Amino acid sequence: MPSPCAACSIRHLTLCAALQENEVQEMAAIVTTMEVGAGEPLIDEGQPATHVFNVTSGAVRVYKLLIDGRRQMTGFLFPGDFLGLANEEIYAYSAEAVTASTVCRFPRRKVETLLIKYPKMERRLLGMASHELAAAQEQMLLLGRKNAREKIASFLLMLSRRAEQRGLPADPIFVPMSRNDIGDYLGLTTETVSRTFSDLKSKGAIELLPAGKVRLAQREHLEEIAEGA
Amino acid sequence: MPSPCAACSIRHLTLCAALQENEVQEMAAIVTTMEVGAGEPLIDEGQPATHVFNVTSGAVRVYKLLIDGRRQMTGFLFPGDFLGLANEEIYAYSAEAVTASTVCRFPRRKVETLLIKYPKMERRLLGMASHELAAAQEQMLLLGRKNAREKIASFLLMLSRRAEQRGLPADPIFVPMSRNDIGDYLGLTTETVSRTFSDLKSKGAIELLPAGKVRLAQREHLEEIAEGA
DNA sequence: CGCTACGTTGAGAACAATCAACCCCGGTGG
DNA sequence: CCACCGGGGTTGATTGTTCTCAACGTAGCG
Repeated sequence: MPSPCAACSIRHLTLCAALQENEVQEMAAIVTTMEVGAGEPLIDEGQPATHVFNVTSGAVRVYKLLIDGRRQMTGFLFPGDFLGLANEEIYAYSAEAVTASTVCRFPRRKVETLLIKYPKMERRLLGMASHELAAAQEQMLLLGRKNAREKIASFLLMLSRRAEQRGLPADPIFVPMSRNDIGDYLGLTTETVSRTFSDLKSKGAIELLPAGKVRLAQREHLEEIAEGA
Repeated sequence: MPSPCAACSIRHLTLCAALQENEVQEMAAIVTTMEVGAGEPLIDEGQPATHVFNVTSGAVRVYKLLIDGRRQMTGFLFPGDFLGLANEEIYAYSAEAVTASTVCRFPRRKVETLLIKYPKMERRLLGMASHELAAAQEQMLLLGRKNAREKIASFLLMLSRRAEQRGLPADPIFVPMSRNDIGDYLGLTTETVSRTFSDLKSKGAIELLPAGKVRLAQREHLEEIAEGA
């Protein structure tokens, strides 16, 4: 069987980018490629942290719950994004597929062994972690200090930038997640998300296209809104 | 001059814990010990990321601003906490002393050289970063989904746990930051923070002692509130 | 001894949540 | 084939938590 990694089209975005062709074989040797249906779980908070993942297609939501069911999305993952970094022996969050997705799954222990063997891989992971940390701080600013309009504008621009990084069109963006998912990411309710979309649409800032596509008709204006101007 | 690191009482909490006695000398060789007065800046968002820091006494606030001045604290740092991890060449946040503090300052480039020389140090840093990432996700849950009471209860318990980690009393905790700082950390206003403290006090959950000390009179109850029960 | 920064409390306003109705679409089964 | 069902989305009416504006108290400091 040929290695699935050799042909991996998003390797440059992933942890594996740190490795050379021959070294990637060592990752390929421990990988399992999985298909995950929409809504199916990848990780359950509180379970032993046995695996790490790389998303290769689709979209994944990562979240934490309060005991009464309130949910906070801590991130959406797209192809190339890494998942499963855990300091503790237990996952501190849950993850599910938003749409049908494929992921590479690696046993955590074996990855840790490779990290020790290849310090450049550990360096790459540290870079990814500090990038995520910066994103988390930006999200705290959003959650704590932005209003609904600013949150939605920031969210759309974030999706646009991430699509662009993956070589996808930056303008009519694909929004695969539900209004409820978006609300749980931005600290809003479904209704407020919907109303804010309608409001931005009526003001000509965005257009809602079929099949979950959104056109950023006035990107500059959205940037201003997002920054709190 | 004797190395300040040799006698460092909080080394076990810091990045330097990864190094052995003789190796710590290499950190000592590049360190500058600084005293920072209350309110004085350590890092300005947007400036070149030239240094990294270790807090050795006092307390530091880390924050981001919107252009109209709205502020979101992304963290409070206490002795042993690390600051300055930056993926980019520019700091993405600002930092100031809350109270008079001392910090160890290291040139970022030289630390990076040491990280390459000592992979165990890089590993330690990755561990610290993933710990911070988990804390950031917890804070997103707080900001996006908890109400004022739950936020304040969570905050007090967090201070208590962190004091305990440092060998300080877990119960009458010292709260060195102002109501305004706390509000900017929790996504609330000064007034709401003050009202919520008063409310918890009137219900017997906490006691406000002189000199910024707070007694967690009903810790169990606070835990329940913080979890959203 | 007054100034200023911080904290507290009150009254009213505002933004988002809640409760509710309705629409649309896709899937399913009679 | 079509009626039914359920999930997601939109919109409206009302409520409620937190913000805003304001006054006042207090403590530390020049």
